[in-house]
Amino acid sequence: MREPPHVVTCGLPYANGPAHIGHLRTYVPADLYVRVLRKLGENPVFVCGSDTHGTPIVVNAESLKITPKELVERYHKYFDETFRKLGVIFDNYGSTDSDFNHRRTQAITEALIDRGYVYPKLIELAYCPACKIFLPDRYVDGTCPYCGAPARGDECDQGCGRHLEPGEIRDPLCNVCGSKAEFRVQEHYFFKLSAFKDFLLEFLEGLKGTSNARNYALGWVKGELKDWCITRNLDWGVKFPGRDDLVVYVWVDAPIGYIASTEEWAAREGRDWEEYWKGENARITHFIGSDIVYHHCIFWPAMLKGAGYALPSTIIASGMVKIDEKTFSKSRGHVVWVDEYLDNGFHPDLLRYYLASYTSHTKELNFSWKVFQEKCNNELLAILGNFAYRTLLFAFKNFGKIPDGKIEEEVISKIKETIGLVKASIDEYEPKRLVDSVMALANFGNSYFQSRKPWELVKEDKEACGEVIKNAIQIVKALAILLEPVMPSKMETLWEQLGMKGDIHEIPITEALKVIESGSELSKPMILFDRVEDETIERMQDILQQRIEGCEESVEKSDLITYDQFEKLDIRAGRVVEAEAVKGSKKLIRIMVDLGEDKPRQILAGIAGLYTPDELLEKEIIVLANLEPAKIFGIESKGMLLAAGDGVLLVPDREVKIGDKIR
RNA sequence: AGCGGGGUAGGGUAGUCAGGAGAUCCCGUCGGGCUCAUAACCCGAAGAUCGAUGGUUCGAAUCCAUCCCCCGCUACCA
Repeated sequence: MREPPHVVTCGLPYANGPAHIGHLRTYVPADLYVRVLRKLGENPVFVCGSDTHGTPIVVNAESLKITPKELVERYHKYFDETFRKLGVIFDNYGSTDSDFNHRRTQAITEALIDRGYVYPKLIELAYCPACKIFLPDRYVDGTCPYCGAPARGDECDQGCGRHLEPGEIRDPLCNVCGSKAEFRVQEHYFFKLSAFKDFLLEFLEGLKGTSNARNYALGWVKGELKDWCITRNLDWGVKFPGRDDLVVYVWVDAPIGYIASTEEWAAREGRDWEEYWKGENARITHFIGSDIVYHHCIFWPAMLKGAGYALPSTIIASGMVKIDEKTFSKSRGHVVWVDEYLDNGFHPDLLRYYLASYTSHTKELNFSWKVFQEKCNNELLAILGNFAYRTLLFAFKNFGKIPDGKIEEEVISKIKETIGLVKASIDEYEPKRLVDSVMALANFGNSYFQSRKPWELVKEDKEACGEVIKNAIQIVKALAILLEPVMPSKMETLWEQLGMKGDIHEIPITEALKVIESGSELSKPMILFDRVEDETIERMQDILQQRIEGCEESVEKSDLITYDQFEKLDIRAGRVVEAEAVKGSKKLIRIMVDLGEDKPRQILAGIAGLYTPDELLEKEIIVLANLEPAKIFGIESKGMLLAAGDGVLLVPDREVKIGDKIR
């Protein structure tokens, strides 16, 4: 029986900036998934490519004084190389600016027009009379029609966060020259998304993959589906058929890039791409980040359905990445760049391991250098690396080759069990479960080694010792095969150390059970995982910290403070337990305030004009508790009373607990 | 508000869809052992009223109901 054609894709990286570990949260598990499938005898086509269109790229290119094409070619090359460095190997890494994609996008758009799913409509759009251009998306600033906050053309980024359709924004200003834009009527094209509601409900019910993708999309489809404006006034992009002045919206041609990338691969390999995208039994698996569920579970299947293509069978959405428990943020510096990781000498497989083993694929993944170090040293080095090294070194020193002996039933069944768990983890799209299962086998290996005491046996009964070592080597072999999808390069090294023939990347999973041949020569093993030292981690933490501080400085220039900054203020309720005028001063009163701490605090307040010390006694007041201590009139003050106007004290409106934090 | 996702030992994290003995694994703590191995390894112990309350059940972390808290959707995004 022939295996059904299966294409696996990854969300396309936007060719407008460098790769960060957030990207990898999707790409590494996808690569791992494909590698395991291949070990199980399947042969999916794995494609991806650069997303190259849209206004942010045009805007960015202008600010860099280069053409959009130059910009995207630069990043396209960069992403292609970066993925290879990380062992994420696509069968084809295309570009949405390729001829393949221009052609395919136009063909699909034409198909949608022919089938009556696209209609023209006159809408009022911002037009800059000075620049003489219509202003799409981020070319225009203005006011949100829903909440009144400042907004960009395509979304209310500072207010309610709504997506804005072209023409919705009020008081538009041209982003290029800053002059006031006017509204002009123009014809644009809309995709009848509303016509696909019933189809989408049924489609989503049958969609495989992670529940976060399906549930989230179902929520949207059950609500109101609006028709979707699919054209923009730009030069850069895929021309809308029959209109030289319009390009299709970037979210039209981006997913079509999956098809185009498959076509590019098929053309090179002499294969038929239509089997993969139009065939009746075609299987399509998308790996995406949970931020683009809407596009992949709603727009995309509707487009495919409308144009007569095969539909996605599986959509796997990964959770987001946090850095040190903080929401991932480039502008706040909460980001770790892939180049920074690699340039500091870390092996890519360590990061692959971290991403695969941290948590369930759909949950938020926290990255911290500290945890990175722990995982490397305690799991990779101490458990896996140590087991492989002690086994191979012992074998090399005492036998020089793989010794004779029978593989114990317990060892075979443990490996068998692990293979079963690996298969199950792939069926559930849970790389962590895969790693946990295989690491349990490594643990078993250490335990086995320890309990059989080969270092004693070697003196008494060399033959029995050889058998133990052979069993241990069999476990190492299984580990190498089973972990290749997670750490392809490190496991290749281990494979070589075992003296195994053949390419580990092509060795099927069943080979893990095949008894290793006795007698083949062993060379001196090398250490597989080096210790990650404290200084190294401190250095990386410093890099991160400095970036965050640099970003905070630029934020401080604005009058607004962030919530994080506000949170730093320790404002608490307290009670005055002592109060007396400060001798020699007109306005100062020295008070002792109970803030629910061990002892009351001394605070100086300049309120003698409005209050007498007696009035203050026993009063409940509000205090900024973590103000830097200062000497006033020679007396230390550790905090500040909150008062308004000339010094009218703020007091709690109702009874509060002393020491309660103000929020 | 709505929708989506969470709340499990000191920290992190599995198990929840398909309900069953002592609730997983990693770090940390404590005690022992080993010495082949990168101060690595092994064995054991302490530590969790599984967010709260109520219900279903012989049996609930798991199913049902209600409630509380955190996060995302909602800058830059995979």
